[in-house]
Amino acid sequence: MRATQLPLFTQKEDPKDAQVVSHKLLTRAGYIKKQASGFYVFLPFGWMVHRKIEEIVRKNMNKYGAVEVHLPILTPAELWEESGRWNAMGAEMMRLKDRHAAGFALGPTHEESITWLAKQYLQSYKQLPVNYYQIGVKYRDEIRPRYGLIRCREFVMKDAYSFHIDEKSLDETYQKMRECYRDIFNECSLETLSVEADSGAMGGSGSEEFMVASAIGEETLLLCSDDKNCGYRSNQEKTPFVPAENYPVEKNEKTPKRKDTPNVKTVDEVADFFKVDKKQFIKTVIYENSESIILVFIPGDREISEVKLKNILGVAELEMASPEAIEKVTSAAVGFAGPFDLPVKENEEIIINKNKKKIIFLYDEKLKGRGNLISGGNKTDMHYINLQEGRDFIISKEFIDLVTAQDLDLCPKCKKNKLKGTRGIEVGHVFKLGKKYTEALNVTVLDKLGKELIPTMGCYGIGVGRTLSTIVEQSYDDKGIIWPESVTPFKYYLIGIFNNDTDKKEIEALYEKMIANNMSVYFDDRDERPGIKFNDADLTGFTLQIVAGKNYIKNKVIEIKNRKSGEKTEISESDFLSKEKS
RNA sequence: CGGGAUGUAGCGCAGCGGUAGCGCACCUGUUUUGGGAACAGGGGGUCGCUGGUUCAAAUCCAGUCAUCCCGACCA
Repeated sequence: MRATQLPLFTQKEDPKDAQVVSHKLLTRAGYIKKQASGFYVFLPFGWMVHRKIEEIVRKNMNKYGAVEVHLPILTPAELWEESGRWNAMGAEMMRLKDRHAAGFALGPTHEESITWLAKQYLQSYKQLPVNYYQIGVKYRDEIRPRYGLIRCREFVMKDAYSFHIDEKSLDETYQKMRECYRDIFNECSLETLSVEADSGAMGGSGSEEFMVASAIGEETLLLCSDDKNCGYRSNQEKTPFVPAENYPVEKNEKTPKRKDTPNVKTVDEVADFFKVDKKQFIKTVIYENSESIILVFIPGDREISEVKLKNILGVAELEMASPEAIEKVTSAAVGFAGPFDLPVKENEEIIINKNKKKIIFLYDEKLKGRGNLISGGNKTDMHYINLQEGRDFIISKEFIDLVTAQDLDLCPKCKKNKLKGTRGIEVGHVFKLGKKYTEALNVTVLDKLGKELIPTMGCYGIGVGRTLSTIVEQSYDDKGIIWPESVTPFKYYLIGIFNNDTDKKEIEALYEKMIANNMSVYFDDRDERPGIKFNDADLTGFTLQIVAGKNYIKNKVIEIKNRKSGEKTEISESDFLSKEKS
């Protein structure tokens, strides 16, 4: 391809709305262009890279036995209603109506769709296992799109869904997909970390994310500092909390006492007021959903993990309780709740805004057996001191972990070494879905004995655009992008240096020979000064640059520059053409 | 959804009551040509949109839309 056919869209200045390197460089080098918040045009080079990544994904998926299909992007509401996700997906799902007022959603994911398909065709155990995948557009109305392609509202995802007769079969495919993903990211020259993850709103068990370590990552990962022997890695959402120092178990004789604490609300203020460690405080956080009001009690020095909380409750949606609800449940203003002397009892039903809601208490296990605790007084501007677990409040459910683990906590696997925190961008996810969707949509197959059974599912996703931009995040310099050969738009950027038509014709002949040789080459045949071409070649970042100038005209010698190493080699045209012949 | 900021030429910005500008990019010509050329000439904007104030609005006021940042769970 020639520059005069496929023009460059490079620019010198960073777009003002870009924050991260990949967004800036991909825009400056003319790969992508934002059309609206979270929506991007892929320009010719950008689409070439995108297609190459898709091909790598497709090749490997096929290699590992998956089969490609295409599902409609616009999905009917009934499917979502059957799975219960029409409501559960919330505002993230983009919805619309057709002319008959029938509801549709622009698919944010396709579990329902594929399960529907499975129901149409799967009847016998002989057809299983099967792994369907597609590479298609997804829509998610993100609260805040950002970082260019890393978090946008329309994006291409490879999503695969497997169906199995039993756990064993599911695990086999799951392990294959993990290998497949490793192959895919290796082929893209993308360094990834795989971490244990939560399976989130999708439900299910067994879940691993493929992460690219990056300061701009939106996920926090916790890794065991002994990577060699232990090697534990997980998403912070999922990491069990093992404190480096145990919380003191003690008994106090003194009885609870209410103290005046005007304007002392936050844990820090309370700890300061009573001159005690934050660990001695019971933090009370009150949540609410359509059925219940949930009072959560955890040690004052830590944060609640909403993911763990949702999993324990088995719900997808949870909100902080409204001030009205809090006042009703604690008879105090927001900020003074505690487990002792509450006006409500566990499992009691109360009416809030005409809705009946059940009261649920959840205590973190780290409060078990502890004394000399302080909590809110369930009265505005008051706190209780001298609280004792087992006497003033009782933890009946054992081993509930509600705390977010963090940097420097103990590794939950080896329980010897400390965890180390790092940020990551999720580019792939594999997980065991279970029977949630096959049950909801009533999918059954007959087993060997002619008995009906519900297949279990696995689910495997890769964000293509996100993979593309994380490659750039990992591979650039102050001049521009540096593409690995596997995804570069063209392998060679041919810089023609000429100042008359005769010389230009010579270089054109070189280009024609390369094309005849089946080489992937982009010929910068513009009538521009050399400096412009060198800079555009660096910015666009094709793997190898070929300079054909005076030395070529005179001696038929070309110069090859490796974009990554900067290394230059000179080689005669004939050697080059014969050596590089594909 | 709450707080903040910004909308002026393709891109990046200045102007902030009285003729709409600069740099880059673009077009023409001449000289140049191995790391973003010089000179000369030229094209391009209902100043986000709507309404108001004023003799006069890019500029002041109100509303609205869009974009970006921070937060939206740690009481």
